[in-house]
Amino acid sequence: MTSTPRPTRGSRTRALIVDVAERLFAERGIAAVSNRQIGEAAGQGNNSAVGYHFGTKADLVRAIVRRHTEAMEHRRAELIAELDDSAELRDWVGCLVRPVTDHLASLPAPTWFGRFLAQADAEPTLRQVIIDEVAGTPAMRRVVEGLARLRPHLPEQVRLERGAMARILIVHVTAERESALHDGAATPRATWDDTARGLTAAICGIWQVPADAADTTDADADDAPDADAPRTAPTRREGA
Amino acid sequence: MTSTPRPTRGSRTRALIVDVAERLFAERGIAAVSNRQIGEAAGQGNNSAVGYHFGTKADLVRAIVRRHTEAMEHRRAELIAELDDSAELRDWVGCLVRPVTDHLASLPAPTWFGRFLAQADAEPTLRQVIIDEVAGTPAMRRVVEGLARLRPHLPEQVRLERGAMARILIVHVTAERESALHDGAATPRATWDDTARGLTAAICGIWQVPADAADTTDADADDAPDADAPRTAPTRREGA
DNA sequence: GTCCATCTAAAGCACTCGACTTAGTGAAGT
DNA sequence: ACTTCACTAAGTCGAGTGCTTTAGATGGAC
Repeated sequence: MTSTPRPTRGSRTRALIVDVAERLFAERGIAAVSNRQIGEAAGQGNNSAVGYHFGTKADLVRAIVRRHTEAMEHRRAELIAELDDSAELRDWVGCLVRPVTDHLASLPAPTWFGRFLAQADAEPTLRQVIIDEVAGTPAMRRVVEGLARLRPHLPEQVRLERGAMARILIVHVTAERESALHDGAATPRATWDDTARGLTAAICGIWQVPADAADTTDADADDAPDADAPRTAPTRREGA
Repeated sequence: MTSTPRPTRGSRTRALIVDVAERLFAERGIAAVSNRQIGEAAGQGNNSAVGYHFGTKADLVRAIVRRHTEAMEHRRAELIAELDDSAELRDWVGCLVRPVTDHLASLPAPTWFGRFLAQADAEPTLRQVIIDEVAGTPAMRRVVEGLARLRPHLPEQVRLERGAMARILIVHVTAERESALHDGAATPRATWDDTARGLTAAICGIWQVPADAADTTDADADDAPDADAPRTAPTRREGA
């Protein structure tokens, strides 16, 4: 437990900035929010408070993620510990899904972390930051191994593909639900718990597909067989 | 066929702007690219060429999408026409997946449309534009009806949820593959055709999950049972 | 109680932004 | 040949940006 030694003035400001930045990033997108706006929204008269406490914007993003990873990693380790030898696919997939949904449910409403993750996923460089921070943890590696052990006959490529699909689904389904919650719009699921059930079921469905049904032809062929097809649709005038 | 009547000077410029904008949006994100940058990259000395030809940025996004929708819609109608009464789940799901992957395969490499779609998906307002343009077409509605007919026992909520999951997977899996292609990185699939196979198999897996396995408890309960849990992780200093 | 590193406030700088104005170009229509 | 009008070039404007500097405030260590 890295217990906070003493909440100095600076650490409180940093926490405030992280809070505000997470919200603004989730709402407007990461690239669209300036450090100035974050500083102002955090009540910092200072122009460059963000630049002072965090170096680059990527560092700020990392700080935002880190505030959440510990709780999720802890929950993931818990779920893994509950598994016994009879653990089946559903249980292991739950170790992917539940840490996220449970964490979102545990945060004070309204939450922003779901949409923030989706936004960070849009920027390729930041996506790597997220993957490193969230998916590179020890518990996460154990889950990946567990899934591989349950599906030993799947080619490595297919396992990677399905892992990526699971990640995409978890990130964007939770983000869309969080967004709908915030807008007061209809959601397919009533609670985060139900959302976890739906996500787990879907990801199980993906992993249950037999290998040959999704088999690659393993062709060395490169892409784009007819690469010079003209772009037919005429560009219509749009403006006033 | 809306045959181009005469490629005037303006229409050529517009097409060029649309080209350049699609690329820049895909690379850097939509909010991060200014109209100025697009105009300059398109060789327009004019500051506000983009503003002149297209009104707002949303209009430009719509124009970019429209250049692709016709081909995809046509392909989707083709695929539907090939279906007979014996059509099963895999065939209908193919009508979701193939129009996108086939279209990407038909474009001259490198393509940008996949990443562009993913970027547009990040901005909530633009996502609605995309959904309206791509998912609101006649052929698309027929596919949704076809899927519903094959899974009549699924609650409407679950059908909506799985439709959203299919959309998310198609958009982001193709975007990540396109991105990897562009970076020369490894891809789980060798060709767009293989990608379509993998996507179709996964989405079929999702739709094959029985309803009760993903059933909602249908609770009226609102969210966040313990909404005031503290955010435990201490914010560590990041900067230099 | 004093000291001093840490943190915040405030202002300046060169730059880019969208929106707008004005002038100029060139091809189609007559 | 001339007019017309859609289009392009070029520049201006205030607002906003990241980055840097300087001065002042805060609060824990001694």
